[in-house]
Parts: sequence; C-alpha cells; structure tokens
Amino acid sequence: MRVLGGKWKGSILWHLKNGPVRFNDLARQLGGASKKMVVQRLREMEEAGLVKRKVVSDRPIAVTYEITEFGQTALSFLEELKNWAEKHQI
Amino acid sequence: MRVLGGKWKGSILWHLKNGPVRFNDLARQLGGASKKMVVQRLREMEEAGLVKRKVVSDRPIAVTYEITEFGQTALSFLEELKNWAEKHQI
DNA sequence: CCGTATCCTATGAGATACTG
DNA sequence: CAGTATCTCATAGGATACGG
Repeated sequence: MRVLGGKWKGSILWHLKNGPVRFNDLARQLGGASKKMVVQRLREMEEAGLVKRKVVSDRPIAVTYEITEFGQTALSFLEELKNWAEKHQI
Repeated sequence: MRVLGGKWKGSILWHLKNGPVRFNDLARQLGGASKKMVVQRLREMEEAGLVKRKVVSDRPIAVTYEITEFGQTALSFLEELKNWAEKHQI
C-alpha cells in the first residue's frame, strides 16, 4: 500500500504501459493531477523501482518515464484490482 | 484504493479471517492502532460491505465484527498483494 | 466494554506562479 | 520543457482523556 497506494500511482503505471512517455504528456493525460503531484509520485515510484526516468535530450530538455519490469508486475496486479472493483461495482 | 487502501484495512480483514472478533480484541491485535482509528476504519469497511458489526449482548455490551463474503474476496486479493510484496522484498 | 471527544502531526492533494 | 516554490485544504493517523 505504501508502494502502490494513493490516487495516482495506478494511473501513472497505466499510462506508461505502451512505452516511454514524456513528462508533460503524462501530466496532461492524468488530467486533474497537478505537475507537482505527478513529479512527487514519479520520484517515489522511481525510488521503488517501478518506473525509470530518462533524460532524452538537453537543450531543449526532454525527459521520458518508462515502466520497468518490476513496474509491469505491479501493473498486472493493479489490473486485477480494477477487475475486482468493477465486478463488485465499487 | 479508496475501499482497501491505507494502513489498517488489510490488517483488520486479516484478523477477522478466522471468525468474529470482539472490538477490544481486534484493537489489541492491531497493536499500534488507536481505538479511534480502528473504529473509523471499521465504519468505512462496514459501509463498503467488507465487514459486519454484530451486537452480541447489551449490559455488559459486547460487539463483534466479522468478515462478509465480499470482504473475503477482498482478503484473497490482499493476500496476493502480500505475496507480490514479499516476492519482491518490499 | 465499546466507543467519543479533543488535540496534535504528517502527508496527499489541489491551485497557481515562477525558473533554468 | 521539466520541473520548483508557495499556499491552502482535507484526511489518515496518533495520544490521551472521558462517557454510557
């Protein structure tokens, strides 16, 4: 729960499942989460080994985040949670 | 996450898996959670249909909490989470 | 015994402005 | 573009005392 809990981590993993995503794209896709929240959660998830940050270019700076193999196992798990929640209509 | 998240809900379900438990016993078994927290979480879990509160006797008052069938599906799920966490040492 | 009441802290979350 | 800084608010969580 410490690693996967909260409002945003699941959505972040979900949006990374098809490959690396740039920071601003990710923040936009999460509509509703401020950039502050996104970066805070990303730092924790990086620390936990769920995602990997990559600086793609300096000047203009470009950063992408991608899901790790470990993050993929967590995502599979969260999809089960989603199925459970939908099955029971909550 | 809204239904199962946080520090205590998993442990509460875990401690109810072998049958009804009285409030004070439950609070003691959760060592570290104040009675206020326990009752707050129990109320939310009752609302969500995960547990059922039963007044076993008036004077002296005795109350037990037991896991519902729905709560059992959540518990199975949380045990998978526990396995996942242990497997990856987090 | 089963809670409430009261007070406190920490943190997730949201809004908005700013910066290298 | 990818963040920081600053502020506010709500809530989880904790400690302790009190009540029916």
